[in-house]
Amino acid sequence: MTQRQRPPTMQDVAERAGVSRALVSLVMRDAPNVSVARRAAVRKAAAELDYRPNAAARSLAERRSNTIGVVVNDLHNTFFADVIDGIHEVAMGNGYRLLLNTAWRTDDDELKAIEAFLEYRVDAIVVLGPRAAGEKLELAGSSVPLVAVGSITPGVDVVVNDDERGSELVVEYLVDLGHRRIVHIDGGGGGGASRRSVGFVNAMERHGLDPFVVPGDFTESSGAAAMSKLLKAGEPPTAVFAANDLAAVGALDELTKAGFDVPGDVSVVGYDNTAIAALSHIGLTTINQPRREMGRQTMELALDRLDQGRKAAVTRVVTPELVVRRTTAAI
Amino acid sequence: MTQRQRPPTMQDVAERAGVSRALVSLVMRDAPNVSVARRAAVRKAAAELDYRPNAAARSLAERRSNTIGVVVNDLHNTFFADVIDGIHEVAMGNGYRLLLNTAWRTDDDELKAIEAFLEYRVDAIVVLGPRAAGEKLELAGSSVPLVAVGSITPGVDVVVNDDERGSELVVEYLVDLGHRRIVHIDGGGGGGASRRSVGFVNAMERHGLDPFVVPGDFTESSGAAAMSKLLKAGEPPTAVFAANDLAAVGALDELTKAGFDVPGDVSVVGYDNTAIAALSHIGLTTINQPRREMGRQTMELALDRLDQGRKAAVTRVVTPELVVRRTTAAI
DNA sequence: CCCAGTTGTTGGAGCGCTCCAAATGGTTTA
DNA sequence: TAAACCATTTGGAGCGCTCCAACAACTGGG
Repeated sequence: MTQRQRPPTMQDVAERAGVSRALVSLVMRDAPNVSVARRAAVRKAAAELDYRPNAAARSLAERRSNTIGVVVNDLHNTFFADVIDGIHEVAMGNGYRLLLNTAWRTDDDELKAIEAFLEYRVDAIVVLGPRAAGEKLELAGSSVPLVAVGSITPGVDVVVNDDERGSELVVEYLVDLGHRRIVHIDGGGGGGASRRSVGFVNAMERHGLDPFVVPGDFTESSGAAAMSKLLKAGEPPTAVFAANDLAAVGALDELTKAGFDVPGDVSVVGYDNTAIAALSHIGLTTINQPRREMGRQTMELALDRLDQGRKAAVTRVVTPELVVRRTTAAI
Repeated sequence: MTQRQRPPTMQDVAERAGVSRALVSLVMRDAPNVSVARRAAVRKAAAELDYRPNAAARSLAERRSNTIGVVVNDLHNTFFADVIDGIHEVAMGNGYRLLLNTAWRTDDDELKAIEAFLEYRVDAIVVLGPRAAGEKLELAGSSVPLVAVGSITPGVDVVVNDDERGSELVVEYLVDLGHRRIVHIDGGGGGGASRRSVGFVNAMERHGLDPFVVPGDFTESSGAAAMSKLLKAGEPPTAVFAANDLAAVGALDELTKAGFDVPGDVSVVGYDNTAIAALSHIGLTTINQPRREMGRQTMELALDRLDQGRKAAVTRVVTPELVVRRTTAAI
């Protein structure tokens, strides 16, 4: 078993460059007031030794890590990839680096991931699609800025899209196309599901239409099941609005199988504008959330607490927009 | 601007519990030979103070971080989510925690992410879908165990599926179905693309068939473009094997638009068994890579270097399998 | 009843870095 | 020519933890 050699330290660089440890520290941090000659000598020595500052020692001494911890609840959900791009953009611009941690769709994992970040003493924590109860997050948020994205979580900073407005956009669009019998397949207890449902009901009633909602749970199979039940129940709706794209695809599939033409006979709309919706083979009309922008705002909220010392929890609501593709048509 | 209060340290816990700092350390690490009474007293004090060990201080003192750094090249690609599950499973079982970092599909980001992990002094690094040149990775791998997943990278440990075998499975299956005119839409320079192509050519020749390959690049649009060109060129193939699922869906779409029935007129096969392939609306026949297993093996390679001190680079090849869905049929 | 052997507990050194007060040395000013 | 000033440089004291040698308090055997 070979002994892995100890990585070089600041001391090693200092000796090789013939200066003090403190001077090396100054150079590594690009501090001013270091003579050009010394700076060059230190850089040279560092390069020759392949020196790399020890992040642990640095955080310990600085008493801050300059990193933001991001808890990604579901790596399979690409929704968050764009959000992370936005977070990354702003974080980098402010001298922070990102560290991610996954949770496997359970409260417990999520809290464990947060716990790990607290041990690392990250400067702020972002939870994408939180599952854990608000109080738990709020507790964690008491020792470090914490922002939740995608689900409204009391007691902490939140960034979400306006689900009610999204549903409203869908209803208005469908009504404009002449649809009257519109059904909503809801998302059960999933994030934002209830607000999408409420938005649907309100918008329908505002138009004097009957808001028919059938249960679902954000999965393809639930969308298919709901559609199948709907078709069996007699006179089918002329438009179906599913709580997310996956359920919409399930419904779409069921309609096709039953011999209906989409959008000729029935229009179908989803929510989230995932990659699936964009597949030209599917071309699903859906609602887009400005994910990257959500990421930016998330980071802004964190920076706001970090730099301005804001204490009160804030909620930022971004505006969704309709993306028309090929599963919707006038009646 | 409110002053965030300093988190409690081991010293604080020690004072509150009326013991020494060292004893608290022993309790936190679940060391044996600590009396039941003291252990309880320390745990109580720690809980009351909401004490959390400082990971930076710990890594510094232990001279190891007990964490594995995972570089995820493309968060949008869910392929790696399952791999990470496998890595996580083995890592947890061996007392390591995971930390992720994203790279945005460029060499530079990837190397920066690796660099960051080196500064954190992670115990091992895993690169999912490496882009950077082998020498660079090899260099990084000289100071810490490094495993590459998905692309063959000289000089470092690698876990990949047997792409040639995967292509062979496809050809054999299609030939068994009676197909003779089979076209491969390749993946350009993407990971594994060339081996898939080679496997296709070899298998076709073994069957005495003419291996026709058209260029592509792993995207939906390239699949559509290739298919469109193929259709214009006259007598269409009876089967199309695309280098990945996305390209296969592009081809599928183009065929449908052109009025061909899939699988009645033409069979289509993809590669990777992504979530898209599994959508019942698509039901793409494809090749599955045992992703979770790949994750496990990845971690095993890392542990092998960590615990056994292995130095020579090793490549682990896992076996792909055919997943038959509804885009293929006998001719 | 003493010494060896256990089991439990402790202070101190040290991990690699930053920060600070103080030292250095060259220049300018009175 | 001495004093005052400036830009640089430096040693030392931590940051919060682990590890180790040493110590304390018991136990049991001869």
